[in-house]
Amino acid sequence: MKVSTKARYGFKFMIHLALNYNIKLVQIREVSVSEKISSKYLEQIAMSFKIAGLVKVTRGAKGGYTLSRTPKEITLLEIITAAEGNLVLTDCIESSDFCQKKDDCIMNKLWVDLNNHITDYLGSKTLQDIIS
Amino acid sequence: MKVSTKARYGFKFMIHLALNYNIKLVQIREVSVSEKISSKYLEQIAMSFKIAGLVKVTRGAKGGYTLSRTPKEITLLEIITAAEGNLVLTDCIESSDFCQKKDDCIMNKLWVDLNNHITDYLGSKTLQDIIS
DNA sequence: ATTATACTCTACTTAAACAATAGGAATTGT
DNA sequence: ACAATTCCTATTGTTTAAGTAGAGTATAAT
Repeated sequence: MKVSTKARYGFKFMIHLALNYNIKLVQIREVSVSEKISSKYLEQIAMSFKIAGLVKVTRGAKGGYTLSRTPKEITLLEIITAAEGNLVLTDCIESSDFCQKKDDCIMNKLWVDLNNHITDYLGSKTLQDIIS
Repeated sequence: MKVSTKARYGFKFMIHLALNYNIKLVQIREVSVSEKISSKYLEQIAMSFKIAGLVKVTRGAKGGYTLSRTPKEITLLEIITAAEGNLVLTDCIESSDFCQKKDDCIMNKLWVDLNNHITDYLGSKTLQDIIS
């Protein structure tokens, strides 16, 4: 049970975007240097945010990224999900045939509850909460 | 962010012990067969519960395991911690020199809060809750 | 005592996931 | 044209999880 570097780096990237929201476009290089993260790696992470629709991109010289919504409208759950896929503590949470006993598996409810706990928590916090 | 098989198998093992608490000793083989888990692997997991003081062991023929306390007195946090070590979502939670900026790292508080959220939840549930 | 049973200890192997690197293509401002 | 910047995708390296293996130790039953 660890948070991946993709999610951690991704948060740092999104925080930069939030701090510069409505001010300027943010470039990969800039975040890469200030956070000491490989720019090539960060590119991939930024890409997943783009795919998730969390950022808007301007290509070419003087291009860069900006949030596609206000910091208040972007939850931490959306960020972590974009970075590392759906939050699924155990496969039995979403795959119905993972555990033969699923319907009467005594543990299933616990995992589902815990998973909901975590997603509710992350879903209730926004980028705005983090930067202020 | 996944729960390891050690923890998942470990829970199943502990549930068997809870269901047989004050009834009989439970053997690795028995759980291994009924849950379709490698007995050698389960041995290792059972060992970590022993080290954590969660189970009592009787060696030799007719030996086996039983809980060292009542199911109500064993939290799920203790079980998962015994199985996969301390729950630490990010290294910056416990290692003070992991992030140079730790004191003013904007994310640290979030990880600590989320970690506490999860440990509080698991700490508030007991084996008894699961089996009843 | 001997034997069968069950836990103990430790080393090794395999497989999967994570993390990072690499390089060229496409786009845009000057 | 050229430099800056994102886009795409393939590959490599590293770490951890997962599982296997086997010899050793303790105990109950006979």
